[in-house]
Amino acid sequence: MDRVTLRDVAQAAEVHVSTASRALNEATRAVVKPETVKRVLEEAEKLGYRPDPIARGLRTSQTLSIGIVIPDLENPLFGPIVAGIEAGLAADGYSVLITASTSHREDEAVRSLTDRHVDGLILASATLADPVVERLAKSGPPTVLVNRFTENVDIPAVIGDDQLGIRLAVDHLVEMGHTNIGHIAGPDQMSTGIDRRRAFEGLMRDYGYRLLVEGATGFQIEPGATAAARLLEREPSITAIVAANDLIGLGVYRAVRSAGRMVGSDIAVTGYNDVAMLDLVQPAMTAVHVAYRHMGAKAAEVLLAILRDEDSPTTTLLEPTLAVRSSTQTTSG
Amino acid sequence: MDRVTLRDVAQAAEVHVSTASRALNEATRAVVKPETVKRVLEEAEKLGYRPDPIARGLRTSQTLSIGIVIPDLENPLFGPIVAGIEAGLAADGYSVLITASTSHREDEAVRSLTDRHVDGLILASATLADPVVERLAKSGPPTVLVNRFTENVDIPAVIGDDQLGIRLAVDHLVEMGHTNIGHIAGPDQMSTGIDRRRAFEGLMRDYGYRLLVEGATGFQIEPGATAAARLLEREPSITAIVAANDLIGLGVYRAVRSAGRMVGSDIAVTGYNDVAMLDLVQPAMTAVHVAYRHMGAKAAEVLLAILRDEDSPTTTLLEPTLAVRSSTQTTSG
DNA sequence: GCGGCTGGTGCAAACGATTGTAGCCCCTTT
DNA sequence: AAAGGGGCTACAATCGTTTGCACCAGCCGC
Repeated sequence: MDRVTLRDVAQAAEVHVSTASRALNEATRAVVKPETVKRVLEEAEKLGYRPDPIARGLRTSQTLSIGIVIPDLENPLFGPIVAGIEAGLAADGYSVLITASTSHREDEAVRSLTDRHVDGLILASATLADPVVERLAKSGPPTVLVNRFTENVDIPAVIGDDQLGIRLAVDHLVEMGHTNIGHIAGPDQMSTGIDRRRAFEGLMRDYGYRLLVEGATGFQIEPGATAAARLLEREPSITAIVAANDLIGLGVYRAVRSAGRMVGSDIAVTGYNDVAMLDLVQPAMTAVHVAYRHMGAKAAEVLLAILRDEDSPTTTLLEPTLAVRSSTQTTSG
Repeated sequence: MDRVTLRDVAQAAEVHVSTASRALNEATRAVVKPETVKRVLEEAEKLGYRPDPIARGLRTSQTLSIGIVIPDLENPLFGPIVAGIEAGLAADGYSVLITASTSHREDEAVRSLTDRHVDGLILASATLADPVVERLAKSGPPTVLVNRFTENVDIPAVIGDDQLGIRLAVDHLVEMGHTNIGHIAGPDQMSTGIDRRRAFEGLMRDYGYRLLVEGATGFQIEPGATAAARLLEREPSITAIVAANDLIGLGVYRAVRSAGRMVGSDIAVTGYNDVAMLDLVQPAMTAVHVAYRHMGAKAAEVLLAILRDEDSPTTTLLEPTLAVRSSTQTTSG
């Protein structure tokens, strides 16, 4: 089953390959006689012709493929993001080249993609000050950041509204009567870390509450637990903790228990992201819910708009919601 | 920053492009004078030359890319699998083209990949009787199945040893004194459904226990819960349930509670796969643990072996382990 | 009746690499 | 001294498309 080439179609339709090419091509179809177009299309259909993206790419330097860089594919966050991107692009015929910046360094990941002439790039791996992103902004294919963004760079980003998200969590806790509210922040190198921290700080100022913050060295359970332990020791009067993400929140659970106190009744805890099964841990964790699949789809949409030369917003903020569960209810545990 | 082409290197080194090509190419390097090789390599280095995979692919019809088809990227199973594949291939310079067979049909997903001349294919989407896989076996690029396999087809597969996995679960339950053991099976269309069911049936025969099985219509919580409810009503004497996967197991949790009984003390439950956070649900679920990242890496390895023309096993069975947790301990809940 | 325009098609040169073959030079051998 | 051969390099075709340009016939207008 050898590949059917444009030449085959042209021969079958008894025209020159250039004519066949024009007939097949939406944009140039107008210049060839309708009758000829019909004949070519029929033969192409009959033979099952499918244009070779490689050959076309060589000539046009467009590959109908876009590259995406994910920092850590094992993180359950990124599955839905990739799914959203893939679905958003598939409709327009784009394929997805994926690289994880764990197996390469980020710049190698990007280079391996640009080497392959991707038409666009979606990065989920951006850090706050990211030389790779800066270079891409100057020269490189159209790029969209997703989930995280980079400061002082003119590249569109599709991210969650962290300020709103933190406000949802804090307001909920305040409503439940808490005034000594702590925050376990994520790493400062990522916008999701620093933005949530700043949002929290701003709200505490507004409410006139004391600022009780500890930074975790990573967005995982372990760092969350140690940071929370520090905070709980330093400020035993705390009654609620806003965690920078779900895993840190689970770390907080652990620290709270180590301190001989109870999650929910003694100390309310909120997570962020609302990953799967967070409603099944004990107690079910209240969390800011981010629609990651939608975020991916939106990023695809923005990138497609750029590729079509439409203008598009430089930043898209997605509104999170709050999933209230028992970790912030005083009732039982 | 225009692309540095082979011609640029050739000019700089004052040789013909064909000579430059041979000098750059490991395999053909021998035929060109060492001194010339040195000069070409130096210029290539200096100019930052990177061969264009597109152009090379057109000529050699090898693209150094492999395609992977995932049924559902949002399923937390597949993140680690993809991560493993990606890491395994990256070392050899291969890139990963990923498509989800949710946005296309499976055959479209495969076709979009073969159109792009992928050198190989890894399918996580195979069903027991899968026409797409059968077609691929006859004519198509080298293909490896991962996680699931297709019957009566000569394509290597890297899968977990479901028979061993189920045995680990059942033996553990028997050891704990259970004799009335039920099974909630997954869909029969997938090898992971039918194989676990058959393994379970075989063990019950061997032990001489009664066969208590209900099939769930899907690998999710809902179908698991309804199937488990049926089983519990039909056979109230049951004291343990082996679920075909974790989510079905969580469905079993729900059904057990709806029946007014307790998971762990009244009814022991085991899951399968051991997804993240399964140790944090209440009670922590005993589960057969499958190393999905390793499975992905192994699939990559097998595919690379085929691409290098080494012979490779037709089926690779990965040994699961059992993570024992409180859902099978009678002690507390 | 001739020049020019226009609609339709073919020609050929790209895109950037790989690779079979031809050719050159120089050395060896008879 | 001529022929042969080995080492090295250049030439040119090729992969499948796209696309600027030339070409040609027919038609219109003057």
